[in-house]
Amino acid sequence: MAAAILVQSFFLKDTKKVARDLLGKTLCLKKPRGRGLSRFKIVETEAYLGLEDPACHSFHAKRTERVRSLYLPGGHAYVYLIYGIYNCLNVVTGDETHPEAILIRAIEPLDGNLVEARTSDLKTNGPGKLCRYLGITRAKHDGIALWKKESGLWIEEGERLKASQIVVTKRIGVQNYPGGAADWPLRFHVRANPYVSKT
DNA sequence: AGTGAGATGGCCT
DNA sequence: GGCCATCTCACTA
Repeated sequence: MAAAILVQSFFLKDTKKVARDLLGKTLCLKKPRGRGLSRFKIVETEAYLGLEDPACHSFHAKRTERVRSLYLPGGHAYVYLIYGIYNCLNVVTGDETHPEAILIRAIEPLDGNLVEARTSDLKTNGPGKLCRYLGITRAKHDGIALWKKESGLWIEEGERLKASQIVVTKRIGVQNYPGGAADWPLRFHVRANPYVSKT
């Protein structure tokens, strides 16, 4: 019995709620050639709250070519390049008037990937690392629809977590903007999961 | 085990 | 020219 794919309406709810609810869900990626699927449990997320969030690329409704997909309706991917090298995978939430998103910060390999990952250092415990490991790039994945399997990347129902398994902290790497955005409790992760990024 | 520099695109002043 | 939602490597101690 295959797990149900998340429908687009899942991503249209309150961004903080979606960020928390994504924990335990299964990120699915079609392998490049031939049939086959890589599956990962989402274990760490961060919410970026759009117009009112100085740390968000769409703060004050800023519109540039880079952030175009942030203004798509919820359920699309927003992939951007950081530090000139690393890609970061975000899930857009809200409608077109709410350019908000959730950064996928860490995932846990499932199935066959687990064996592969354990033979060496962790490769999916950070937003830049996991994109490199999955082959996610701005050119290939920015703006794709995550509620359709044709996109090659989608999210399914997964492990149901108890509230006590979820830890909420401030976000990582967010600067000290006026207003205290650096301290907002918008990072969510699975308690004691070894694939959560180092702080 | 902790610190610092380097890589380097896009967007800012 | 300088800052970033990052990561790795090369030092110090």
